[in-house]
Amino acid sequence: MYIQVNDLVCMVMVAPKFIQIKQYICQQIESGKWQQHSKVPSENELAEQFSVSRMTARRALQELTEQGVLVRTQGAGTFVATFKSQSSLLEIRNIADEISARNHIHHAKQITLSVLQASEEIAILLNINKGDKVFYAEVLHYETTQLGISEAIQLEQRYVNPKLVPEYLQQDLSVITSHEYLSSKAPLTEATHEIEAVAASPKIAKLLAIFLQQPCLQIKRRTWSSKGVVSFAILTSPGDKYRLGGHLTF
Amino acid sequence: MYIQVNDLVCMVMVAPKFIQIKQYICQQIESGKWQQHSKVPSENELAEQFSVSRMTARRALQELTEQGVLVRTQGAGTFVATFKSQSSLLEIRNIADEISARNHIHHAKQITLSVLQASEEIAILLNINKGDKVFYAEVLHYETTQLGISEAIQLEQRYVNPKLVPEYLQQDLSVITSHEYLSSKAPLTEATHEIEAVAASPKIAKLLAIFLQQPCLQIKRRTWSSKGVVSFAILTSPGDKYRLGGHLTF
DNA sequence: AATTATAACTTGTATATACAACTAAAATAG
DNA sequence: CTATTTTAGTTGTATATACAAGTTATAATT
Repeated sequence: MYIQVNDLVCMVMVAPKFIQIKQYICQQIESGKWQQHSKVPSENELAEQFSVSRMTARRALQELTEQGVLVRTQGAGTFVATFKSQSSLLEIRNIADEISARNHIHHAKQITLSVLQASEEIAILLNINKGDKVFYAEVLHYETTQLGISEAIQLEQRYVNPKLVPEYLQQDLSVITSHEYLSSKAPLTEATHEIEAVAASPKIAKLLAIFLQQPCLQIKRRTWSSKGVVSFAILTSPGDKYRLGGHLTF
Repeated sequence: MYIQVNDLVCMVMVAPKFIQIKQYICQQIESGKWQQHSKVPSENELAEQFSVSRMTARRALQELTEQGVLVRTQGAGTFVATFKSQSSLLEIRNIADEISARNHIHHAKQITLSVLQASEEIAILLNINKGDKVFYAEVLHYETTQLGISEAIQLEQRYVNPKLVPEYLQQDLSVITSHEYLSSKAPLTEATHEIEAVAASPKIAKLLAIFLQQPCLQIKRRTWSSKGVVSFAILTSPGDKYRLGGHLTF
């Protein structure tokens, strides 16, 4: 029976040296001792200070640079980076994940699944020719609370490039979400999103069971695989029932 | 006069070896030769294949792991990571940046700047006590195209924690944006956002010069510095004039 | 047959070394 | 004083080596 480190519960865990150096540097910055743009010790200085080799000190500086904490320029030195204060990032998840993250139950109802001729707008968005056939699906997503209250939370209108996903029509989108299916068929490599507020059209109002002209959040999503644009989706949700939340450190 | 590498324009630029290995690995993955979860060559195998030392091969694998392309487990090996298909990130920028990124001109009009007593909701959001004084500002942001057409694009309603930014009242928010001022006074470390679609209230409709009940995008933003919650802002924009765009690779 | 131990392989940490490439300040030559 | 060269310091790339630590399949033992 071998003894593994994990078995020795009371063992004093010592962080690797390069981690210790990283922590030291972060402390200096967080405490304000090292201001933005100020020079931090060189690899050799850190190596001596911590009695490690230059390569170990280097690794600490390197990783903090990749994390955006430091900035390095060859020949000049290493400096504390400026904080990215201009932008933050908002996470956009698919509706099924969003709902299950709230411990609610998601289910979907397939309304339409058919073949259309691409309009000019759709053709451009999918990078195909006008008049080419495209797959078009409409799916209603419902959220059911644990109390059993169920409401329509999102209408998905999706155009799919048939060249990249030929079997899309055979799917039952009440069972598998488009996102799941497309991900499995053509690994998504990229996506763009646009978010705007729109007033509910008669069709949307009817499907989502809301009043006409009620404000809705509309997300337009284009997804790419390595072979091209896979699909273009318009996701419309009632403004009072759906909300995008984001939290990220600068 | 020294000759520097940069001077030799016609010099054949050779990428460092670890970069070449990274590129090779990425190619294999992008072309589909190496599928998700499949094992990639070990450090030693790559080292032999490219006639480099193990440390060099290691660096390629290491950096791709940090970038999320590969996954490594000690003792087992290195594997192609699953694509993060569940979430994407949307960048939220402040309105002034957004407008100037479109090569349009931003200007702001300060409508209100005063002291209020914190309501219960505001007190909770700013992490202060109900009834404590808070600074409250209303600022209208205008976008002017290069043709000289100007329209109100966002109403900013902002509550500021006076303990962290005592001189906020002395500012002229037509000149400096709240974001600029707050960033300079208390470096922002973190922010949360919520986005929803709302119908224009009479007040909002009047200020933004839109119709009552018109759909608007509303962003609620809370910003932190290291000392606590700095401010809570409600940013309301007409749905047809403002749009959030995001683009990020998975 | 099931368990245990071994061995082979993998990644992780750390060091020592060498040289290349770049920067900025000091020394030098005009 | 100015322009140039040198020099010292810094980061970047690359190698060779050693051992630690975790995984997995195989071999040995019970």
